[in-house]
Amino acid sequence: MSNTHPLKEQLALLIGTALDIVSPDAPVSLEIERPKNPAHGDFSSNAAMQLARPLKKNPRELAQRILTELPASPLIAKADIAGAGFINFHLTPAAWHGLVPQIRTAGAQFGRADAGRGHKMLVEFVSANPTGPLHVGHGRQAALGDAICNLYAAQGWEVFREFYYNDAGVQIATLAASVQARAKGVKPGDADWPDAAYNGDYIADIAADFLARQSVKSDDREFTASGDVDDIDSIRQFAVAYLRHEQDLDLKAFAVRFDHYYLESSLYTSGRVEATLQKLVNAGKTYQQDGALWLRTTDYGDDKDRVMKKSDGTYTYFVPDVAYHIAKWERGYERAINIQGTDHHGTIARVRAGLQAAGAGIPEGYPDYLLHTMVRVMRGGEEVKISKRAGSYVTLRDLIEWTSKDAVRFFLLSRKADTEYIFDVDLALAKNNDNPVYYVQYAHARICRVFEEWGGMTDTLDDADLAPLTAPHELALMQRLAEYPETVAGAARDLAPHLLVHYLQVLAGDFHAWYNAEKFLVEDVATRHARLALADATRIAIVNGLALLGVSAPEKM
RNA sequence: CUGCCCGUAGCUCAACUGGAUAGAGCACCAGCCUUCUAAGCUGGGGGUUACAGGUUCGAUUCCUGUCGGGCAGGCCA
Repeated sequence: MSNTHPLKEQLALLIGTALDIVSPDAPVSLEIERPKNPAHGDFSSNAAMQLARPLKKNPRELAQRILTELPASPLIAKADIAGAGFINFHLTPAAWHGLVPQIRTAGAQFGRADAGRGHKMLVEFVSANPTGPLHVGHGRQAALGDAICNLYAAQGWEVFREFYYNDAGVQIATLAASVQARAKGVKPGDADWPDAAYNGDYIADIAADFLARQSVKSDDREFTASGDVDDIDSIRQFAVAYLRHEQDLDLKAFAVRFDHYYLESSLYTSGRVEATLQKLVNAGKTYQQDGALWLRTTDYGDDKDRVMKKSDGTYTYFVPDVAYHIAKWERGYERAINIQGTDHHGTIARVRAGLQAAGAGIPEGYPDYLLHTMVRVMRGGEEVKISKRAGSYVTLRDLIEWTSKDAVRFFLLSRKADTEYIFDVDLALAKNNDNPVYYVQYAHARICRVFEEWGGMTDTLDDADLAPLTAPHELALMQRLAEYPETVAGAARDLAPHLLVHYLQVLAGDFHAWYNAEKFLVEDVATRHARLALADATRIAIVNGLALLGVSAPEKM
């Protein structure tokens, strides 16, 4: 399978043949564009303009020579020269017709490629500490991370989904203290309530279950409460297990799964933190100052040196972070992608510098980061900032319950990660074309309805003659379908699922326009079968595309 | 103050990584259901791509500066 444009490839071969004759020595990077203006044909090549300078020739004259040497092909209806030296190709309808059986034969494989076969990637996302329910920002990460994993898997990569968290630090101590206070009957606002405590209602729930000696099981741990309010260790372990379980439920509601939960504490117990520190010291990149141990990260592009070991002998979080990424590399992941909020951007230079200083043979750009901006939530024309359950923020679960998993996924993926997003709850609930997720799903449901009405077996369309597909809407739709594989590949390459979201909206638009212009279930069998075959190919692209985004494709709406 | 990211129609966003006349949706205006789902479609007005330079055949895209917005910067997680 390929992740390029099927017709571009064939055209590239033809042009390449001509270029070998016209310009055997001057190499040219063969780029084939799809012109925005339909009058400029289906494809255009700027090869003549690129060659003009090295060959010291007029580009239009070169274009003419390329055309003269172009092998004859049934794909090309017409090729002409325009503008400064563009060569425009107009393809025959038959060239486009060839795509429909290709798509239908590929089925679920349409848009999948094996470019990444044999390569391993680790995607780290969400990575929330177990101190509360997941918030909408985690939702954006979950949607992005899951989509990116799907996109890379579709390119043949072996993808591993990892969730990294700390179950031992200062925040966890605060969590335990909050639960303990609640268990002792102290409430937020009381004089005895700790200053830095968590105030959400869920703290009271944890305290109640702790006192009732409940057992709790999450995807990566299990614990039974002692019920003793003075047993802070039991409180801590119970609270962590409880909140991990809550997060599991949040993720399940969002249909996101992980292959592994990685504990920061394990980096200490396994000796990796210590070993990393040794590596950095041995590399001669550290120095003592003011009683602390520093790493010369400025040697690797960071804007200031960083403390690794504080004057009190404890580590900053920076050392385990480096240790963790060395571990990722040593576990065989040649590529690592971290999905985090933009507030973490300061760590990028630091971690990469630490990895370079460790001299473990890790490439300079390792790991990759995808940073996303904040999500704000609007409902009834007002910004929603708090929820009862979590206290100071809106949770992912709130959003899913108010709307739907599909809407939250689609919306959170619809914008570039680095643009701020305002989630409009009322829009996500709208059942009209203001709401883009319905627009795409509706196209799919309409196709399904047509097939239901038709009642035939789709196999009978396999040898359909597609010659009747000549209407402008039909050509436009086939041209759009041809772009699907490269759209998926581009979305993966750029870590940009929004490109696929955008594509699906445009594809659905092409379909709806066609649906309104032509009836499918017409008397003429040849026309009917040809149109049904194209509708079937469209259905395949919508289903495959939505699946990569984690959005369902209902057959009825 | 310093670093990173972002500035495209009234609003939310695209633009195939440097291509030709910068495109969609919303909103506004005017139309289309006895026919496979009107959760849909068709047409219309809307732009100095924040601003000023530079690179070249050609710039929304690359470089420099200015302005505006976001995020970060401490022996902090």
